Amino acid sequence: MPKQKQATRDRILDAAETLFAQKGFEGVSVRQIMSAADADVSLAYYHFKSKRDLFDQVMLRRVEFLNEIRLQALTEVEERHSDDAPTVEEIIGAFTQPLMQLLADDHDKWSHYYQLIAQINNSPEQGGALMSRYFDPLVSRFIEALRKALPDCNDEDLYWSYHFLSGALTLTFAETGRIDNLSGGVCSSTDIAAINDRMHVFLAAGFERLCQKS
Amino acid sequence: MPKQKQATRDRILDAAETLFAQKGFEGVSVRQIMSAADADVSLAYYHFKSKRDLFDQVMLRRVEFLNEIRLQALTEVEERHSDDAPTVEEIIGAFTQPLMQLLADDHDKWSHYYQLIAQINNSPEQGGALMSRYFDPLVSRFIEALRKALPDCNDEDLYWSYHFLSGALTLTFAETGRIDNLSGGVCSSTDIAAINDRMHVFLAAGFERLCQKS
DNA sequence: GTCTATAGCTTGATAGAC
DNA sequence: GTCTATCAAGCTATAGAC
Repeated sequence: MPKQKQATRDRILDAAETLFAQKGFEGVSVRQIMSAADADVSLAYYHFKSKRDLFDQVMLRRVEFLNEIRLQALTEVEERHSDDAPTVEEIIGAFTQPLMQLLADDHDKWSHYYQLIAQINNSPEQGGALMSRYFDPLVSRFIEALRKALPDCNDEDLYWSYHFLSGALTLTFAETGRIDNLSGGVCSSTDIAAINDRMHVFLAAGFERLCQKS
Repeated sequence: MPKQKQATRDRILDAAETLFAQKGFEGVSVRQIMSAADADVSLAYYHFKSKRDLFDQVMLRRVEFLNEIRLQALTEVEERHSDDAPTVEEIIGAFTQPLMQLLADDHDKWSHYYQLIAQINNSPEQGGALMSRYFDPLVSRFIEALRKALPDCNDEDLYWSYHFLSGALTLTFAETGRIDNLSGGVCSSTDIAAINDRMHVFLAAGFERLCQKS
């Protein structure tokens, strides 16, 4: 039966997720991954077509689930406003809050995936194509909602605003420890409550000022 | 004389900068770099101690020059306000405008370095240490100026605001093409004028709203 | 300063026994 | 499904002739 098979496959995916997040795709060998997963090297090629395929499966496992609950969060916000339009802050909250909730619930399960996303988003070679493939349908739905909340905003301002949001969001979830150094310990990269209090406020202000100018 | 030596060394640095930016440190071999530089592999180890040392020299060549002109831009803004404090937007402009000016003047000389910074900033393993080493002295000066422009702001809000700025800034300069896809061609990753019109506006609004709440 | 040659190791991937 | 064994290629780095 595929019981042990599934267990091994998941152990490989977990080990790969952690190591890809820490060292990047090229920075890790299949041998290192399989050693961390406590399984033989050849099993990687039984369960996956190639190293690249393993990487793809690591991503897809999380992306589908995440996009679904984020879409659901947006729908709930919209249903709460059947007659008027939701505020910018509420829409951005629906985009970012589910990510933060998962991180708060099980940090070690999600932090490596978020770190991977941060690296992909900032990769000049494949960043554009991969991020679009994973997220553009979801993001287009959010842009649509924001367009209704900011009826005087032109599309160029709207897309650039989302782009700035994307950079701030993915760096925040990369948990690099930079803010710990810079602030001399006043702030911590892993302080989810601190982020939760601030990120949507900062970003909503950016959207509103940029879009009211247009 | 060290004339040809310098020329070869610079060709190696140029080739390394381009390839590291495109594929990451681990994604490129010394052989590939030296082939692009049209020089023998062994010359890499004559001019540099190791692959890692080559990477460090690629970074330092740009960082020192850049930090100096950005500090100068801040000083100029402060001197223009001998009695009152500069605005948040002016301070952020001094931080980002020099980068944009260089990119506008000679895109191919600077774009690869900016792409490298984006990847380093978002690297969970070394991002914190490297970014702090390269930029914390400069950034601390800017934080100081922002603290004067936002006298009621507490430090935690200030550092988190800078962190959001950092993510938006480095992703913007990574030129991944994502915004081209998402916007269906309405926006372009390499449209410096569009960025110049918007980024400081968006970010200043974030600083001001987050810091007036505290 | 620049070359040839090579050491010593790791890589992604596969064939075939069980 | 999981193992042993192995391949061909690529890797960083160095020694030594010129």
